[in-house]
Amino acid sequence: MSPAALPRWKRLEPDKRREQILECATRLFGERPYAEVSTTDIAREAGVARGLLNHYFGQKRDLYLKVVKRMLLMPGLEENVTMTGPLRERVERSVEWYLDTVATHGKTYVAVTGMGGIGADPEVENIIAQADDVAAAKTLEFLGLKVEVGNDARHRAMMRSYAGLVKASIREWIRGGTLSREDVQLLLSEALIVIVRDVFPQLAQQDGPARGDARAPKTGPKR
Amino acid sequence: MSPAALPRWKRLEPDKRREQILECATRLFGERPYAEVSTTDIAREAGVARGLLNHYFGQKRDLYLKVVKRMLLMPGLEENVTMTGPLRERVERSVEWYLDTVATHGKTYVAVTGMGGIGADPEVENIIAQADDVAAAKTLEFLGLKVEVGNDARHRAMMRSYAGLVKASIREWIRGGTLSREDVQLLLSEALIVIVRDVFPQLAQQDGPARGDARAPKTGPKR
DNA sequence: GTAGCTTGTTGGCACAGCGTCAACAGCAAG
DNA sequence: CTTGCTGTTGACGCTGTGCCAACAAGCTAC
Repeated sequence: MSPAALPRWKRLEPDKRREQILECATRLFGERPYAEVSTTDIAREAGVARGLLNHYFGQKRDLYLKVVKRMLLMPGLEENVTMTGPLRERVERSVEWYLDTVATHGKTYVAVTGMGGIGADPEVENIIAQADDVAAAKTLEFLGLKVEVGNDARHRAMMRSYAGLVKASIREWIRGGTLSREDVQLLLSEALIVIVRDVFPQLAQQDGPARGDARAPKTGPKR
Repeated sequence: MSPAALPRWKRLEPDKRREQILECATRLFGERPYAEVSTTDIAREAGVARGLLNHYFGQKRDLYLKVVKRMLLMPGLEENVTMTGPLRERVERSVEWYLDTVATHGKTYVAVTGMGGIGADPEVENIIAQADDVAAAKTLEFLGLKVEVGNDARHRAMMRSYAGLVKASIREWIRGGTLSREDVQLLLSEALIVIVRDVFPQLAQQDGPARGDARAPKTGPKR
């Protein structure tokens, strides 16, 4: 009667299928925390057998890893922004740019970067730290402070700490709305200026002496 | 031969048993992330049947909740510290005090507050946020800035954001040692000063005009 | 000392989630 | 249509968790 038998499932080329699964996984991981999203859920969402996830991504953790990677490293930040003017203005433009990129991801960003993800996994932490470093480098590049001094590790650590402030404040902004975008912008700008002054005391003079007084109680040349 | 039969297990009163289990659970949750610690492990560590955990604490998540509560709300911070002197000194003493208390907990603190714990659980987040608020209030009290203005929610949100910076930097200090205690101290002090100046612009004058110049580009009276 | 009772404690059952793997089936080539 | 490659499925075993009836430690009464 009916024409033979219409296929029960569609055969996709690996890249397409992988992308489709990643899509669904990203959405679900953005809605619920890691533990609350079962591989069965992802498979059902993608209209696919559960075993296929393991076939393409191995462990569930690996799939999550791919999601985080794709989330944090994808933004096309190849924009050409003027990085001139006094330090304060450059910082404010930099922060503004970052908030814009975050705003596009919204809840998923919060879920992934915050505690919403898998807990204390070394690899995941590594990815996030790496993403923080990338964002930090981008920010410093914006500031025109892309220096390569000896204690680079300390600078990265400082910027990762700053990233903690960034995430926390963005969290307050995106989720509860307990902070406005302006609040976040102000907070992050001021904090970043402070860090730049402390981490790169030798460049503080760029801002001119009219802004701040003699700072750097530990690393400063004076005192 | 042997005197009758010596009991296979000891009968403890509930409070004692509960405390003992909490002890073991705290230690294990400090060593490994939430998902890596099985209730069987905790039970074995406490020399107790696994079912007893559920009897006393219900779900595994509830046990973790108790651990977090006990960890974050216990420190006896009833010390009487002088809160006099200029703003900068008060801030530095405050930060120093906090770092001391954290140092006593060490790795467990990092594991609990960071991503090491359960992910994005509303209750857990609530506990942590509450603990952050407590710490924030204590800090502000140290600073002598225990104000009760109308926009208290905004202040708390600001301090929770600051707590993000605190945790991240402490993380760098405790774990990898990528930051020294002096680095953390400096970073947190400077940042806290900035926040205080932004959140409580009306109190900035306490520090005297000799320190900084006109700030608060958004909320300041000038400009 | 011993019988009885209270209740802290145990061990096994059922269930859900994950990883693995052999078998199946879409679909393009001959 | 037949063949073969390989994307895909479904079931199996394992681990971890929540639950609960049965058990026994230790106090009390006699």
